[in-house]
This record gives sequence, C-alpha cells and structure tokens, in this order.
Amino acid sequence: MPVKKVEKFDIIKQALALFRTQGYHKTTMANIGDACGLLKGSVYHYFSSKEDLMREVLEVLRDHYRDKVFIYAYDETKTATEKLRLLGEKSVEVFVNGEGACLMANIAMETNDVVPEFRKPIRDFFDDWVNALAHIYSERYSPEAALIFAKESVCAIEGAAMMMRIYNDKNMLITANNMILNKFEKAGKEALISTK
Amino acid sequence: MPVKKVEKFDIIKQALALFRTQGYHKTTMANIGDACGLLKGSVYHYFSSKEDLMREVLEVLRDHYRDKVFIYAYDETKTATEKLRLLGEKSVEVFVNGEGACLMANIAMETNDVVPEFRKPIRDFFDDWVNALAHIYSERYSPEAALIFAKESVCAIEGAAMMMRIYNDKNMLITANNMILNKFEKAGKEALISTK
DNA sequence: TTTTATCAAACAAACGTTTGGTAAATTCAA
DNA sequence: TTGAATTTACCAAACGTTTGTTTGATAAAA
Repeated sequence: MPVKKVEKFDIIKQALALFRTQGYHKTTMANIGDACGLLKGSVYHYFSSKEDLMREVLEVLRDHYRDKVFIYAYDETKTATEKLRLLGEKSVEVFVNGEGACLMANIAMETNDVVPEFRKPIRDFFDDWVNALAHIYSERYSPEAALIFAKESVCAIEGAAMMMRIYNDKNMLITANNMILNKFEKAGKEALISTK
Repeated sequence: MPVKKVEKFDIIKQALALFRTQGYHKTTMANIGDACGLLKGSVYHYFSSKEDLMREVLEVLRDHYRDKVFIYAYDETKTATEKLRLLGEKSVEVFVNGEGACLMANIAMETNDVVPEFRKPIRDFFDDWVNALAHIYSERYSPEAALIFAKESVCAIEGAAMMMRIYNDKNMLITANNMILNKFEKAGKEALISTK
C-alpha cells in the first residue's frame, strides 16, 4: 500500500453529508471528490459506481444506528423510561455532524420509485428503529399495541424532522420526543391503575 | 390560436405526477413531454424553464389545497369534529390521482438546500395547512396550544405519508388521522369537564 | 518489481435549452 | 367572402454543458 492519503471511510462520511443536504441526484462525483481533496475519477478507486457508494453509505448509517443508538433499547440495566429518553436524545443528534435532516427518509422519498436497490437497506434501518422502540414499549403494552405505538413514534419523529427543515425550527424534534415520552408515561400510569 | 392540442394545465398535471414519484432532478423535460405527447423542446412554449414549470406546479397544488381542502376548516356551518374529519379525508386522497406521496414534502427535502426558490411556495402551503387546523383546534384550545397541536398534526400526517411509502402500507395515514381525531375528541371532553 | 493511490484527460450519454422551420388556425383588409 | 398576413402549437435538430465512468500515465510505497 502506497501514498494512502484518503481513508475510504472519509469518502463515505463526506458523501453522507452531501447526500443528506443535496440529495442523491444533485450530488455529483465531483462534489464528493472535492470534499475529500480528490478528483472525481479517483473516487472510483474505492467504489465501483455512485450507486455502490450510496449503498455503502446506507449500510454504514444503518450499522451506526443499530450498534450505537438502537442498542440501548435492549440494555436491561436501564428502565424503560431511561431507554426511551436515551434513544430520543441520540435520535436528535444526527450522525457524525448535526446537519438537521434524516438521510434515510430523504433518500427514500427521492429514490423510492427510481432506484429500487436502495429500498431494502432503508427499510432495514426503519425496521431496526421500530423494533427497538417496540421492545421498550412491550414492557407496558401488548406486543401488537407496542408495535403500533412504535411505528407511530417513528412517524412522529420523521414528520418533525421534515417540518424542522422546512421551518428551520429545531424545537420540533424535541417537542415530538417529549410527546412520545409523555404518552408512554401516561400509559404506564394507566397500566398500574388497571392492575390494581 | 391554432392547433392547440395540449392544455397548459395538462402539462402541469403530468409534471406534478412525475415530480411526485420521481423527484425533481430525476424527472426530465423529455419525461414530461412524453407524458403529454410532446417533444421536450415543445414544453418550452408554455414554460420558460424546468424551474418555472415546477414553480407553477407548486402554485397550482397550493391553490388547490387552499380552495378545495383547507377551506372546509372555515365553514362554520359544520362542527369542529366534522371539519377535522373532512380535512383528514381530503388529505388522505392525493391531488388529482392517488399516487401515495406528498409532493410538497418530497420536493422540500430534495431541494431545500439546492433550489432556494422552491422554499417559499412550499412553506406557504404548510402555513395554510397549519393555520386551517389551528383554526379548528382554537374552538377547544388556546390559540397557542391550538397552533402547537396543529403543527404536531401536520408532522404526524407527513411522517405517516413517508412511512406509508417506505412500507407500502396505506393504513398508516388513516391511523395517523384517527389518532388526531381521538386526541381532539378527548381534549373536547376535558374542556367540557373543566368548565363544569 | 510489483502494487497502489492519484491525476489528467477523454469518453459517450444525457441533460436543459435554443433555433429555425412548418403547417394549421386566426385575423383582417379588400 | 375571400385571400394574404399573422399568430400559434409543435417538430426536428442542434447546442453547449454536465454527468458518471474509463483509460493510461505517474510516482511513491511495498
């Protein structure tokens, strides 16, 4: 191995940031190269195509959330409320840098009907997320109700992330998270009452 | 006026459908021309540029929702619950044809950082929507609380529309709407109780 | 000597846009 | 009422740019 100035992971990180803010089709290989101090042609030394690069970006992002965020849902030394709060905080801060947008959702909407290859990795990410929340909720809900509430929570957070971008209002995500926490707390009380 | 085979509004409708499913940057003038039985160059007889066409699409969509959907929020012959239900039903069916995606939200996410000209028309649309809901909610909430609840509702619906597309599950939007209705109904009861 | 990271240059394809022409419909003068 | 002039909707082709990708060379590390 010679010169090795640029790490492959750096390219993925830069591409992630660009795809997140500019979208998939508007981001060019030249943009990505620029961000890494490379010419666009040199990026092909690490990735066989733009699609291939995006696939790796999606994979890295999924792994990151699974190993560094969603994993807390299964840490049984914590209470359900603690886990929920932790997941919420981690979801608020975006991957690596705080760009204020969800790459998974944005790329899903941009490419769903146009680059089918991206559908599965994106759906896998949301499955991880929903399952993590459902696992927390199942402490006080039936499995079915927990799953519905989990999907509802992801909807609320993603909707808030979208509106946050349109209105440039960072509070919306926090509000959405608090709403979810409150609902879960109230459900907890109801569960306690009904068992008495 | 001669030949006049294609109506300008037809082009807008076809472009709307394409932009909604394929996104702004992936949709080409040739695509739009094809959908209307025109060559791409002929589209420039009606619109000065692709951006101009998109602006008209956004304008038409905003006007449509304002005049045909959000207007029901201000129809004082109906009860608040009726208005809410009506708005929900109308929001569920998408503009012209049921493609199952929100153009406003999708284009917002794709172009927010890249085509600033689209930001205002999109924000105007969401303002209309939030204000319409807030007007309904203000019957049982304080103006401030009504506004927060309205934003929260739009978040929930948009989040559901997004997840609906990823999971191909048409029920999510209906679930989101029912949740909003239930919350409003419950708030109604609480308001009644507190005034007794 | 081989491997490798990168560059510089070129590639074909696709893009948004422009141009010039054509034929039909309209306008209007006679 | 007619017929020339104008306007209009559209096509065919080209334009210049940008795109993702490929190729061959270079120089440093292995």
